[in-house]
Amino acid sequence: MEDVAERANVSRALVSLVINGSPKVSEQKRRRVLEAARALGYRPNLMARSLAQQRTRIIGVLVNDLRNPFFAEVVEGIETAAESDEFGIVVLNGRRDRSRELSAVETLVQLQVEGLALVGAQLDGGDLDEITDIVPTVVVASDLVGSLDHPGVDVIVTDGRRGAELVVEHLAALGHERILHIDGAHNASAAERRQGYRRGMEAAGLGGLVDVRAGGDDEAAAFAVIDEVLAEPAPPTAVFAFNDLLAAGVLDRLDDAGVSVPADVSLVGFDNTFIAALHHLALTTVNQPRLTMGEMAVAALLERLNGRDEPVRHTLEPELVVRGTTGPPPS
Amino acid sequence: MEDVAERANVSRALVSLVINGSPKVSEQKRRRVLEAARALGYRPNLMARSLAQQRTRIIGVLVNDLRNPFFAEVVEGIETAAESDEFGIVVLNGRRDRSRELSAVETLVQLQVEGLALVGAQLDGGDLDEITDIVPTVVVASDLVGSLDHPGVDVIVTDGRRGAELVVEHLAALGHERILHIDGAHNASAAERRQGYRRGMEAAGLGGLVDVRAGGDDEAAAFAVIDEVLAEPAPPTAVFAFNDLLAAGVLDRLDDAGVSVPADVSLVGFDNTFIAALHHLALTTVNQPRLTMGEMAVAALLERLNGRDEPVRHTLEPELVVRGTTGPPPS
DNA sequence: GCCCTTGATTAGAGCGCTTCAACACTTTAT
DNA sequence: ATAAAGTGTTGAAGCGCTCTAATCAAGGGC
Repeated sequence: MEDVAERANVSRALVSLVINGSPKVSEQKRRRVLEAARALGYRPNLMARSLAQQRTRIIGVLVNDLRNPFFAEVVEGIETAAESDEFGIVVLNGRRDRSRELSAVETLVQLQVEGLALVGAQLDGGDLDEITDIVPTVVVASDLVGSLDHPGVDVIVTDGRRGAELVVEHLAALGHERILHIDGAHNASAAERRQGYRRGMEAAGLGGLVDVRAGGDDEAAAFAVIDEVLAEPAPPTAVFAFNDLLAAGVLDRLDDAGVSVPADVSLVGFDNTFIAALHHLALTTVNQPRLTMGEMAVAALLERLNGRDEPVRHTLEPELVVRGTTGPPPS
Repeated sequence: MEDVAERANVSRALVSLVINGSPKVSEQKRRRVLEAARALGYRPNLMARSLAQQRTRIIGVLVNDLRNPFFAEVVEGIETAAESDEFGIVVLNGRRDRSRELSAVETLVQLQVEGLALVGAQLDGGDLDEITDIVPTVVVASDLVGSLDHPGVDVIVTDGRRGAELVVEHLAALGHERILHIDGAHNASAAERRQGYRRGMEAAGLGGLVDVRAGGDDEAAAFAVIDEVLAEPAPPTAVFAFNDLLAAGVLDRLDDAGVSVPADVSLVGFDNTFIAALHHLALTTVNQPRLTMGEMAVAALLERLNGRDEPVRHTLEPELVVRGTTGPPPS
């Protein structure tokens, strides 16, 4: 910057003004400075700028698992929204590991991000205690334990309970009774969907047939469970999997076992990722409005930055998307 | 930091030493400082630290499209490797838009990243001219035009030409002759694969039947092409798609049209993403060792940081993965 | 011709940290 | 006892920028 100033015969301060597009710079000097900057290949140092300015215009994003297209799309929503508000984002990948998540949050805070979006995070409310009064925080697509009573945390979720109920209603209406739920294990949204499943079963008068088994959040997690239930005397006629990835795993394993879907077993996923839409899977699933969720997350953070104090909680409506993996049970 | 120093009755300098784990601090003061830091909830300011230290320990990653699981996995490879070398990464998403890529690179440079990994970038060599002598750069999973003669750029690729040849060989061996290639349009790896396809066709004595049509890099791009070729008098008996996502789109569209795979038409993708492995798709494809690519990218950057001067170019071997979408042509 | 305003420019302090050289204090060798 | 070497600690400069308040030049009004 010094060099640019010298070459343009102006002060450092003026260079700064030009770089930041201040209106009170004469056209002549502006030109001189810009030209000098170009000639020297000058690039402002963002670190120094943030330090001096005491703001970074960066939103930190912690994402549960980048490989899951669902999360990737939520992040895209966040990015789009942030961009239009002249914020940048920094994405850190928790890779489903809670301790990694914890250290990622720490890194983001130290990076002085102005807002924190936790996408599908597995942290619990306690982990956020100190964080939330340092930086506005929004939890997206997962309902952290304890985030309810955190006045510093906003929440953007799709109603997982309702989503699960929709699934069970759909299956029950088709005539299914033995409906198995393979859950998301420790995943942050798992509890809610389990609960919805249970309520749905009870509402359908199938309370006695509730069957929840531990799954996970990717294809592999499904294999053991499917092997297990197929060996039992009365296997389920329908399976509701925690998410699309898991459902794809279920589908694979059923295939291996020669069980046909939906003739023998119906299958439902969750998230409505592009995978579910592939015709060869044609997975019945529950849609979550990802892009909207991302946008709302950014909106919530900006409101906080503008002084809002009370927590906000947006619960979006899930939508059942019926495709080809559900049908009446075998007679 | 000032406050911590005061509370612990030491100088700011000593606090710094403690925070950075310097060995030459007495156990007693170290404890005092750490306790004061905890009590005050002190968090070092990464920006200030980087500024003072003149290094960031950050590797900037520009990725073509986060929604494509292939890229997401390369990024995970990079992250893992970076982590073990005590580097952090900052991921920016180009979203398949070249101008966005350009500005993302600019942002990363201004962020003072110590290395730049361009994953599947669509930039061309010219865009990198100034960049490469500021920061070590490695191009991963795409062969930028002109990166060959850039002494400042390392390249980590899977041999796309060879990969495409493998595909054609496989299809030709099955007896296919009218083999269509739907390419990746402007995608950076597209040219190479096109070339491999052509050479493969010629080597198989099918030079006269070369047929390349413009595709893209996701499912949607396939639809128009498939509609088009199916309307022609002699549609292909095999389709080689630029990548798995595109292949999935082809599969969908063929399905819609009542064309069965592989009985009527064989189909091959590229990348071997988890999508290809789903039994219901069981897509024959070409594997690229993503994690390895990510690791090699980081290794290349670190070597540069340690003074290597000559460019390095690693070409990994692709591997044909035969699954269920390829078979002999209809008689 | 003088004072005031307006607009353009700049000096300099400060952002939160690191690091080097200097300093005080011990310990060991002489 | 004294010099030399080693430990632990600190003052202060500096990283590259921003921004406030001060300075300067040029008109405008009287």
